[in-house]
Amino acid sequence: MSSLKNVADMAGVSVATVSRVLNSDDVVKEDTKQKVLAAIKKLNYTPNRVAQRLRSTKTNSRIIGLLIPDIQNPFYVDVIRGIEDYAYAHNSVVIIGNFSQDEKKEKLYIDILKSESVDGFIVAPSNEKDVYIKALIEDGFPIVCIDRGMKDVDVDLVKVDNQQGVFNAVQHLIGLGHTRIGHVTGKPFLPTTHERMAGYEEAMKMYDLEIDPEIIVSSNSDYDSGAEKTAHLLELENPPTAIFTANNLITLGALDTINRRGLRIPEDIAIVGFDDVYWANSLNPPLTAVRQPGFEIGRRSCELLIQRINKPDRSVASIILKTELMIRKSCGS
Amino acid sequence: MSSLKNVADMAGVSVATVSRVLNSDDVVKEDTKQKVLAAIKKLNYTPNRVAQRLRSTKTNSRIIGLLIPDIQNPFYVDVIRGIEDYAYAHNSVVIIGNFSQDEKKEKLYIDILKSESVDGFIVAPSNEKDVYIKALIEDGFPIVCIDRGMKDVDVDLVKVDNQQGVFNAVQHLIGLGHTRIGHVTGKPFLPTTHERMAGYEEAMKMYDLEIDPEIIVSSNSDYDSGAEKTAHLLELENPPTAIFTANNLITLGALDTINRRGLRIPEDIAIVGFDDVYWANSLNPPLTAVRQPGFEIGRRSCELLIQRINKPDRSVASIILKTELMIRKSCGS
DNA sequence: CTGAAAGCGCTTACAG
DNA sequence: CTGAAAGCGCTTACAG
Repeated sequence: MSSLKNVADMAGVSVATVSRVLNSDDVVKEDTKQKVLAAIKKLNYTPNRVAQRLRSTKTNSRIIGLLIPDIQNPFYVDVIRGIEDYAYAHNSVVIIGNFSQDEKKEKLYIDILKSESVDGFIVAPSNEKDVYIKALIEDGFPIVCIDRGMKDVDVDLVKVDNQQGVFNAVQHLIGLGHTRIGHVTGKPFLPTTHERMAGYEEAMKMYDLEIDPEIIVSSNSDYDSGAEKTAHLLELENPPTAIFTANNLITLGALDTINRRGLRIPEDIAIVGFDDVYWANSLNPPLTAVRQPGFEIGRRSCELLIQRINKPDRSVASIILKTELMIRKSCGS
Repeated sequence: MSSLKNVADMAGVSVATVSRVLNSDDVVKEDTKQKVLAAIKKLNYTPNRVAQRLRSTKTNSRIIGLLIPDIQNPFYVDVIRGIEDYAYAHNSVVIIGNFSQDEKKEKLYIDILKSESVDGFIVAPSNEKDVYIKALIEDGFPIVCIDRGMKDVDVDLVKVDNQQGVFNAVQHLIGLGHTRIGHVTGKPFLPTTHERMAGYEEAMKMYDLEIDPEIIVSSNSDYDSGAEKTAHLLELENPPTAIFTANNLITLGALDTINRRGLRIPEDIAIVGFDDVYWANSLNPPLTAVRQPGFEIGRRSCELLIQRINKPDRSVASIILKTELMIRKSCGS
């Protein structure tokens, strides 16, 4: 691959000049600019991004580090698509670190990404006081959080109104006549878990329904524990007639359990889940779900990050997106 | 972040010496080595990968470019996980380019990744004679293909025995008494489409069943066209009693159509799909499917790539993995 | 308006 | 066994 030097030689100018036209420094005389452009074209030259990155931070070919808790979760896939979409349109590129909820892996990725000189990070912190992320922020790295914020630290954040989303879902269930509504929550220490819980309680209270701790069970936010906790709920002496599941993995697990037991949805048990999936209509019956705009979350977070990189001292922003209740057939009609 | 120079100063040696202990060049005297190590530890030093990459190709912190046709396809998500898993364990990192079957985007990603000096590429070529990939191979870049090979070029490849996989699935259907078996194929120009077709034909012929072109329809390999083509099949005057769908997106689309029409699976229509998903048991009924070991495909491809990077002239390898028919409930019993 | 030169953080012949 | 120096491909003050 050809270098600046090659272009300079061919155009009969210095590398400095070539660099200037590349970075559209408009001091360059039109005439020489054309010569350089011609040489670039002829040599099919593209700047070496590694050298650019080593030299300076003021490029617009950014490299973005993405720390994702679980790439198998379709919600994060949507987020990734959104980030990638925005990054791509802005001449940037993303390195993915999928840390599988493993703090050690998270730490190592942070180190690697730092030494790759990423221009900034987009992360879903593994918990509210994630020390590694906190350190990153305090070190002044450009960061935006998605899905979950941080405690005691100001940081850009893009997420969804969880409480409102769950409120709508539970209200929907209540409107359909359910009064005993189970809740399989996510991991106890996640902010989203609390917010979703709050939405559940808000709805139950508003309609004067009993909040029975027996039918509120916390899961590990994954498929297996979703299946297991649902089984638990179903085996209760006085089981719920409807279940709210706090994320898509839990929902899928719950469906597994319900199918395995030959229960009919919604006749025997109704279900609404947090997180929609693009194949919700492929389920039988089609799943009613709280849709998070994952793609949009991704795009916005990437936009915020690039802003932050360009202007490190702009004030911290929180973007709260709305959810949408996708009413299909899993709750009755 | 501290640099080689800082370490050298603190240890009272030259940067060359520090570099040597970093790259475990064993000429360094044990004594000075210890001093350097101590300084490294004290300063919490990690080498700057960007500088390393600019300087030399003989590092073992690789950066791998991944060109993926569609990150929303769960099969590729598994592949990505496998790649990431192997890369992570080998001090390497992956940059994802999700080109969404768009050749222009594919081309641009290739250029970007080249100028990021990636050490090699893992790609699922958009077709057998993908010119950009071909050019890359001819330029001598380390490359391994996944899922689909290339025509007229020797290249490392890891994929699955598609024909055998489909043969098993169709044979299963036949064993259950089906004789009129529809087939929604993938995109016409993909190698996998042909191989899967061959498996279908092989099975039909072996059992002396009619291969009726009317019930073999080609789709665009995605959800929507899977839904649409299945509708077409179902509306035929003499519709099939069972359908084989050639990938997971098509399968999901087919399920959507079947549900929408209120048809029962497998009583009204049986279905087997290529590609398994981890939530197959969440479907109602649980889906019978041909499982590709996506994670394994990812791991092996990354292993192959790193081998190739280290030894550019080792002979070309093809790894063909086995599929597994996951018999659940969507075909009858 | 343009060039010569320093430097980003490394690695690696070349001397000694 | 160790250091001084060149160089990877760029950008950017500093002169002119």
